[in-house]
Amino acid sequence: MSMIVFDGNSILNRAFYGVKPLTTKDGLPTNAVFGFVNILQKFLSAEEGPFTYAAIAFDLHEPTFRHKAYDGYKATRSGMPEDLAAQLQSAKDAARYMGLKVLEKGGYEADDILGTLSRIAEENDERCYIVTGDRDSFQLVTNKTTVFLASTNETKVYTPSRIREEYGVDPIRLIDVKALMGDSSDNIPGVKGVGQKTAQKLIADYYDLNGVYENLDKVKGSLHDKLENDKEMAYLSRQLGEICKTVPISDNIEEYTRNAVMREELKSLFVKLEFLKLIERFGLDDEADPTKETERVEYETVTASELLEAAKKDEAFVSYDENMWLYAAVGDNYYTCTLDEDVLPLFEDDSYKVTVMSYKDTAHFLYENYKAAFNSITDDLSLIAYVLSPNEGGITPEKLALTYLGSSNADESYVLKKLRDTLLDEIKDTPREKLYRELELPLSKVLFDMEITGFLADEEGLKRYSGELMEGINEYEQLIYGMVGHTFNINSPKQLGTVLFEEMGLRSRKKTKTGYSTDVETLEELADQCPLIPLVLGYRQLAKLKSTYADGLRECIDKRDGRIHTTFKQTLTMTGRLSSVEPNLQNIPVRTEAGRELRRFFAAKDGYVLVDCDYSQIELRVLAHISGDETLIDAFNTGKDIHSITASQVFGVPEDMVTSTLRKRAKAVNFGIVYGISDYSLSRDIGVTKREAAEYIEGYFKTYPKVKEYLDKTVEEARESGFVSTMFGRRRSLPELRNSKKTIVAFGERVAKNTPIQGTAADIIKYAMLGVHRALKEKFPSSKLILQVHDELLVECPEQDAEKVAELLRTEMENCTKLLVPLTVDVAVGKTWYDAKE
DNA sequence: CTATTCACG
DNA sequence: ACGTACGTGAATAGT
Repeated sequence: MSMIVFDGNSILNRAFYGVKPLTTKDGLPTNAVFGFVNILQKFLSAEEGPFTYAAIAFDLHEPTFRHKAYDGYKATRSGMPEDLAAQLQSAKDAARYMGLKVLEKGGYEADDILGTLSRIAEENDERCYIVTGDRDSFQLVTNKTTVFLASTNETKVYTPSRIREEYGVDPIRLIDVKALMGDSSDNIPGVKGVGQKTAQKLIADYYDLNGVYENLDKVKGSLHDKLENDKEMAYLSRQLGEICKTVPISDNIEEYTRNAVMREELKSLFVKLEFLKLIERFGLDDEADPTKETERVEYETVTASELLEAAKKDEAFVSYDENMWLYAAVGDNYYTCTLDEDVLPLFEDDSYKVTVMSYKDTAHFLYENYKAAFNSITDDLSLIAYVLSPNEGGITPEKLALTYLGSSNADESYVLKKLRDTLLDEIKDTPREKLYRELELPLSKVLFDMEITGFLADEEGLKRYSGELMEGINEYEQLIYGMVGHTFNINSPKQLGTVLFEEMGLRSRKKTKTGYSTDVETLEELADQCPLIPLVLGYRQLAKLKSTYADGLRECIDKRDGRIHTTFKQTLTMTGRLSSVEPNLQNIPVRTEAGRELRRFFAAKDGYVLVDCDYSQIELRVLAHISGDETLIDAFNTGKDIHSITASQVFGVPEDMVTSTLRKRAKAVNFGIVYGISDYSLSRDIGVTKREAAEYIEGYFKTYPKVKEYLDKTVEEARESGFVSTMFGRRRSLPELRNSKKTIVAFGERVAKNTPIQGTAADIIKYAMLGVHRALKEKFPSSKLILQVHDELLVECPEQDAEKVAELLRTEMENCTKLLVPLTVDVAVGKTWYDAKE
């Protein structure tokens, strides 16, 4: 039987500074609550427990009796950091949900409440444990009251003997020590010129403050004078420093009885704060909740034909596991059966209606195991959820259940059945409904086909090239080691930093969190100061090409067909783009010759060629369209090089006088505009002064005034509505714009400018993919779409069809939507990807 | 598991 | 005064 009392503010403070910054996706800071909750939990489950009584004390903003006694009290203290204040309420809620009595009392500090509770505990013959982040409450330590000094990493236990060891006085005498030495953090004055050591010695010698002053004549020298001068201050300080044990709160110990954990509330708080791991650790999943008989689904085991019979009449919400069990919610029933050939008609026969978490994943599963097709797809919940909110990150049934059903542990079929209509209703009669049904859902079938088809890779070629790269790497290595005088790991930024910036004595301004920055930008600035730099850069380039590409890609070649099958993630990016993984085929080198060489190893199969078709300046064209800026629209309508025209118009020179430097600058401005430009970044990018960069931007907006109007309007509307949209209605919400930190807001503003542009371009090429896929299937069924790289499509087609397929691609891509400017593409044909690029 | 670096649009 | 372009994925080193 015992009581545990927490010092809320000090623990929260410790947690705030002890846990590295952490926010939710919306930018809500959460690190302090995270550390706070962990500390509380650690003690609540400590071996000293179980605790009968549990409370937590917080300070209020109002002045306390100490302020009345002394104007200067805590005057030097600045307010809480904004990011910490923002977490205070969550911390209090968490504590309450964890079963603690939350106490705060106007006119008193948390320490006084701790003191009062420890007195109450002792009077009731209960042991008292105080958990705090600072040393102020050490004076409360007795044989019955122990203080735990807690931080995020370690805990120190303070008993009377420990206090005597550390301070040389009894715990209660710390009041007198503090009276003499003062406390700078609380602005308690004490005696000027008396520090901790002197104060401890005086109290050890004369027992307490009265003792010191009764024996003042025994104290000699300047110390005597100091004590005499500040006697009043010393007594005032004692008054300020002594914890009050008579705060007017209930004396009835039963008031502080520890309560049961409020599971639901605690869980929804953790969901809000995105503490998904804590939900697990706290056992807040429904499965772990003995009190909650969740809507746990009872599956009836049936035969395949029984399942098919049921599914004939009603749509099925289907999931499966690795053990080849199939689960289906049909009507009001839940069935399970083994996933074998007998049940395949459910998927292959399109007269069934099947909703799954992910069409593409399921289709792969069926294809891998049974070479079966998935034709009965009705709805794909991950795509609905993605169209509804692309910000949420990884979409899993667990997360959806948690968000919409308040449980992370529901069965997948149950989640599908419960949420399909709920989520669809949210986009009903909005452009996003079309986006889902007419774009993303059909696209997922196209992506599945592309993934299955794969891209033929030349394993031998990659191996050979890897060897060549190895030779180059070895040469660089030898040269570098020779120049440095010893070997080291060039791949380690840490070791490289030591070599360059300590051994070689180079200086650079850029640093990273952990040490010297050694990225290209930094190194290139130093290139002329040290012959080692170009070697390092050369080494880096080859090392990257070898490990990530030559070797990395080779490992991804499917032995069965010699092809690389990437996976396109359709619900990952916040803008609507696809992403490509295992391997990423959307970042195969092209900008340097050594890198571009890799594309020689991506080829068309025998008798086939690759047709590569990429949109020209799609993002700038989208910008011209949605801004409606006539000058920019006209510029595109001339069909000439857009960067040159921009240079001519912005810098006011005739088109034939545009130098390559001017064009380069204009190009950087064009890119910058799309990203939500700043003068600083532009200046850094093109190597002009910030002032010049600002002039360029101003010039750009003067030339294309409606672009500026549009960008400003977009940000303004996003501020009001909380989201931005693409031309096709895809949305991205922007909680950043309502953040208190201006860097976050600035980021939100750039995102607001960029997302409609990048996202619209993404929508457009997705529509193009549907058209291309459909047209190829109809007219050139042996031609296959094999890759998408954001503004580029690659098709593998029979040699003899190349020209017609190229024309088909061009037509589909250029005409998949109508803009105020022409959408144009560049087409090239070749045996390898290298050759299929003009 | 995080930080750094570098590949792409 | 301050921090700075948008969107991605993979390899590596080192805690």
